[in-house]
Amino acid sequence: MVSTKNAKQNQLLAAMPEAEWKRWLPDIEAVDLPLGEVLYEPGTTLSHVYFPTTAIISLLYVLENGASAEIAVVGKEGLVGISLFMGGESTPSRAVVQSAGKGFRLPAQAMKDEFNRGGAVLHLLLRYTQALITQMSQTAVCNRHHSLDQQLCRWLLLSLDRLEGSELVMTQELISNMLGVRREGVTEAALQLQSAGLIKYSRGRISVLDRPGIEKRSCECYAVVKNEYDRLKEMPLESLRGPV
Amino acid sequence: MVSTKNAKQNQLLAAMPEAEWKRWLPDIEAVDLPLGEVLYEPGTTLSHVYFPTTAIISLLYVLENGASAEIAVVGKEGLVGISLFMGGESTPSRAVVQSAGKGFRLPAQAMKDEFNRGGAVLHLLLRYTQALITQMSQTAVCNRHHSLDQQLCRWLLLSLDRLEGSELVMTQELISNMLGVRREGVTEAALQLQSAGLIKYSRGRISVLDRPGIEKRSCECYAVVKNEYDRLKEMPLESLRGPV
DNA sequence: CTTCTTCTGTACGCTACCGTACATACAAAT
DNA sequence: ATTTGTATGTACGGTAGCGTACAGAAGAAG
Repeated sequence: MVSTKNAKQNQLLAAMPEAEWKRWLPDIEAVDLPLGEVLYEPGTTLSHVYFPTTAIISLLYVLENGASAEIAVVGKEGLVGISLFMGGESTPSRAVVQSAGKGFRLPAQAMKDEFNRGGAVLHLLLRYTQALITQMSQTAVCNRHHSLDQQLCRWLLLSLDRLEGSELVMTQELISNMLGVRREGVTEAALQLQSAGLIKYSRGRISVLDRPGIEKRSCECYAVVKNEYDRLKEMPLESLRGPV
Repeated sequence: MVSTKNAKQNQLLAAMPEAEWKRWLPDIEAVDLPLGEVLYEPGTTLSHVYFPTTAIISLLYVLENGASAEIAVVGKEGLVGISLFMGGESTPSRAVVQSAGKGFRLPAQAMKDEFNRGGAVLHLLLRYTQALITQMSQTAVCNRHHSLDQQLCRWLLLSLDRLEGSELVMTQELISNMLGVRREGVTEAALQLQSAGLIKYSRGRISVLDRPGIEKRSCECYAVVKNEYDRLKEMPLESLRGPV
């Protein structure tokens, strides 16, 4: 049997009640998630849901003309593949590994079965989904109103929260794809951050030197999303049941 | 007892199985939704969920600096207040009546109770929620990559689909708030559409004269969202159960 | 009919970002 | 050490949309 001892690095798996967790054990499987791996394409039915532990997954849209934009990012706090239990089977988005690492996965049917039991897992997943919705919404507003510099900071912070340490492996080219902007724009913004002493980078490795400084330059969107994730994480799981 | 005979103009209510519908009847209530009415504010707990019939509701975010942007629009195809059954109780967004009309509402607790029964209603609502997520995501990408003209067309089409007839009551000022752009920008775009013979408007009344023409000028985002709504609407409700 | 308010049109300089093109620099491979 | 490929830096004209200011036009109110 494959080791699942790191599985609880994923916060959703960690939050699962023991009974449910035991039911999953036979089906759950550790996976390596190398940079660039595609977990699903638009319109395809998923075979598994993924629970990242050290990896980060980008949910992104690709337009007809090839332009793209990230709509949300998923790390150890969440899962990839909500459309499975939301009932749509597929979505028009694309899930790509943005930062290599590890994770766990569960076959689609096992996920659906557990979800349909209607217990704590259902509420846990839906609450996470709501947090994800917040992230997507905030991304929409951010795309409309904030500058590239602010968005880069927001993006760095979201990534940082999902990693150990303060270094990310990521070229400016890739960042530009996520943000949906020109690579040169990222270069300029990154140069400014570097000369302000906030980050240091070279050839695809970015070290964040002064996180509070980055937070100051970021737009409010980072904080809004973070607070909402935290709020939902801390809500008691029973709340949906209402006053008996 | 208040008449609920028009309630099934709302497509979610119409799609409900008869048994569930009968359980709701005592609690459901017709409401008038005048232009500008706020159904919920960021962070507040909802007392009801709303099922619009002839009204249109905008979900929008307001930033610290007062700038705003619409992240989704809800009409007779959906409901307002997903955070109630998603388990978060509140969201950071705001729901405002964008086009006056009627709808129905159900007290929060009745909604939760029914949802927790775990039957067809749960799946119906989650599937709708997934469609809503698609709309939000597509808005995010659209805000990033498409021109004001394209977005105005997309917005007109989304509104048109949720109304009877081809006229909408809406000042350019309000449209600019929804799109998160300058009012003058909307004026210019609208002028172009008018001189191309696609629309006609004056002082807050817009008539769409040539819908196919508008569709041609719209970005792909309208079609993507529409197709996804249609796809999800037509999926059998049982699908989530999987092969027995 | 006149006044007031709201809605729409026009103008103009400004800025952030785009598209394109090319130059430099680092690192791995031979 | 040289080559090759990838990552980053620079430059420059173009443009969509912004901020601001104000003017006309259509209804509403008196």
